[in-house]
Amino acid sequence: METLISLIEDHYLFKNLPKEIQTNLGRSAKKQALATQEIFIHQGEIWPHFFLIADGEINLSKESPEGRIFTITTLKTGDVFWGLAFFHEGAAMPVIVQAKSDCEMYTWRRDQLVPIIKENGVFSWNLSKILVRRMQLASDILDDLAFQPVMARLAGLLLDLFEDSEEQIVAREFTLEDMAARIGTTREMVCRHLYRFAEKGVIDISRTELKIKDRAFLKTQAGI
Amino acid sequence: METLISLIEDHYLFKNLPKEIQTNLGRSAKKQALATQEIFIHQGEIWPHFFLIADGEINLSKESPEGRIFTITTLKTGDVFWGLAFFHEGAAMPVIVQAKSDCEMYTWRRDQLVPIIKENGVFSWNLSKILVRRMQLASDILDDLAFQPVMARLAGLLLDLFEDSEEQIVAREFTLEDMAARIGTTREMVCRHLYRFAEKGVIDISRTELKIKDRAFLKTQAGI
DNA sequence: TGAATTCTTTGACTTAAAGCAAATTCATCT
DNA sequence: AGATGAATTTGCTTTAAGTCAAAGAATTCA
Repeated sequence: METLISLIEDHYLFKNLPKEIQTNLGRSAKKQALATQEIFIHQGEIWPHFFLIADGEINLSKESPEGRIFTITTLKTGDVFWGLAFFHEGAAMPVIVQAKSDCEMYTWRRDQLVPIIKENGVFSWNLSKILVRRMQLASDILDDLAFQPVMARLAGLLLDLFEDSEEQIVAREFTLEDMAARIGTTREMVCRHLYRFAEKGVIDISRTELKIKDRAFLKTQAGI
Repeated sequence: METLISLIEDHYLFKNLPKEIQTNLGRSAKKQALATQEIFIHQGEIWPHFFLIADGEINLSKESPEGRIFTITTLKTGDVFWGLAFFHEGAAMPVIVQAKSDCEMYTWRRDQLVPIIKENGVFSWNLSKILVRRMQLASDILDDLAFQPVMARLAGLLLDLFEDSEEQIVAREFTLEDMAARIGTTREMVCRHLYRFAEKGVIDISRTELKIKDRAFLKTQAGI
């Protein structure tokens, strides 16, 4: 297990800061553990902090008034995120932040971090770059939702989830529900389209396992 | 007509910079005029610059491979925007930037602005805050697209477009096509739902004019 | 092991949205 | 003023997506 200070020293965002400030940040961070499925920040909450994931995975999702879930992305070890109120006083969280696995987090308060940001242009430039990357992500999701039918979105998701399994049978480690949440549809739709792909010979599928046979086809479908 | 330098001095983003840098920025900006409908930056283009709108309105839209348009927002006088490549080398524009009216723009190159950003923490903190606002916008659009049916999205759009016309008959200054592009649907759908609202007594509508009669109803519909 | 629970899979049905085409009205331009 | 073109409106048709319900595995837990 890495220590916080070594995480900070190697981190894209923090590594250019003076040693002394890094040490300072290491001390002021609040450590927090999360159990699988535990909700870290609720949608609508006003949360003026910034966090770094030291270990584990975190889902960012949106929940509709009727309880439908749309999962935007999964943050991994080393990723950072924030409450909107960290930037804009009183702004509410537009997403739920929920542990996908057991997690270890470090958080900083607004008043601990903002002065450092304002003092260190390079730091905040890098922060801006991270913000822009997240915007790109949102932009891509928007593209899909606005222009692509469920089948195309599912094709893209399959490529995403099983990107490293080349011609291998792998366990289906995501439930239909999980997959549906990632492309904004229902589990039944996902199931149907999976079997439609199987009919075409694009994938092999059983109740518990899956093999991607024709990546090229999926890419065409997904519009990549 | 305001001069560039007075625009800079009063601008949320630039006003805290030292006078000397402001002057510098005023000199290094490249002025550019746009005619209505003129495309300023194409989707997919690599455009490593930053711009400020001195006069006029600019649409940010997405275009699908089949030519469908989705308009994300309209930027107005005083707003700033950028190419993704301003932040990340080689990154392509995820949107079309197109003049909605005649416009006057000032642009800066990456190498003119980035050093200033890195030197001035407060400046780049404010830039981050703008980025976060834009992310909030994207997040809201995503909510709508993922969870709301066309009728709800249209209700929200009406409130947006005619927010200042209280109980007044106003000219329909947006075409069905424009409105459809803003909520990700077709002109026929917009037309139908408008008349459905009219049947319910929520709006009065003729081919050329429109009156909002029941804002509260629209708000409920839109989920606000 | 066996019972309970959670997932997956399918069929039948409903609904929202989109596509196509034609008629109508409005705006614009000599 | 009359003609041209653009935008609106509406009916009809098709399609994609979602809902509901039920049956059939897998998994978990006592």
